[in-house]
Amino acid sequence: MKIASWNINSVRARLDIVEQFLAAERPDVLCLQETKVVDDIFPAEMFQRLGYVHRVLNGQRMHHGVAILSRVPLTDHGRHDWQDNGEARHVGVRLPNGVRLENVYIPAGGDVPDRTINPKFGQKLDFLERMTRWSADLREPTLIVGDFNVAPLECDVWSHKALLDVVSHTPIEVEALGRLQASHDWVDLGRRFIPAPARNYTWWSYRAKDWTANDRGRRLDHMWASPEVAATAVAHTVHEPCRSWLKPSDHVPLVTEFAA
DNA sequence: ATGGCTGGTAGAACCAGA
Repeated sequence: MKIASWNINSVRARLDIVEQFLAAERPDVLCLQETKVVDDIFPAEMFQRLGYVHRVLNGQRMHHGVAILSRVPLTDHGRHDWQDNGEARHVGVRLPNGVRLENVYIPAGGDVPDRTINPKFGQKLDFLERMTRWSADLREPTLIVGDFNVAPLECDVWSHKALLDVVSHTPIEVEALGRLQASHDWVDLGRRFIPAPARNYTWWSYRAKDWTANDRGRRLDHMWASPEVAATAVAHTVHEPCRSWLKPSDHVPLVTEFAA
C-alpha cells in the first residue's frame, strides 16, 4: 500500500503536474491539501481516468480544502473541525487493510506569534490542542498525513536561529506539536527514514527567484503513524524534483510505502 | 532580500499563504 500526501495550492491550477506525479509514482491513495475548490466542481475527470475512482472531498470556496483520491475503496468517511470555525481542514477514511487515514491541513497561523495580537496564531494553537485531545483517546491503528505548518526540529529549517520568531518554527508551536506527538506515541516517518540532522525540506517559498539558490526550505509536511502502523512502513520519499516542475506548488509530495 | 510570488475571485492599489 502506497500513500501520498501533497499540498498542491489549488487542485485546478495543478492538474497537469498532479497527473504527471500519479502516472510516475502510482500511489494507491493520494491526500491533497489546499484544493481551493467546492466539492460540486472538483475536477474529478483526470483522477477517474488514471484509476482514482474513489474520492472523499471536503472543499470550500477560495481557501483551504482537503481531498482523498484512491484506487482502493474507502469507507467510514469523517470530518473533524479542530478549529471550530467551519473551515475545511480535515477528512478521514478507513483503508481496506483497516487502518484509519487522516488527512489534515493545520492552519498557517498568520504573521505574529502572539495570540493576543494575532487571532490566527491562537486558532492554530487551539487546533493543535483539540487534535491532541482527539489523539489521546485514539485506540485504532492510524496514519495522519498532511501540511502541519510546523517545522519541529532545528534541522527542519534552513536557519534555526533566523526562524525562531517566524510562525512555523516558534518554540510555542513546536511544543504544542510535541504534545500532540506524545499523546499517541506517533512515529514521525519523515525522520524515521531520513534521521535528523539530515536536510529534509518539503516547502520552499514562491518568492525566491530560484528556490534552489539559497535552499531556504522548511519541513512543514508530515506523515505520522501509530507505532504498529509505522512497523509496516518499508519506504519513504520526499519528491523534491516536483518543486521544479512547470507551475509548481510551493510544497512537494511525500510518499510512504507499507508492507500491508 | 522571509517576502522578492502565486492563486482565487473579482473586475481591487483585493485577500491569503508561511
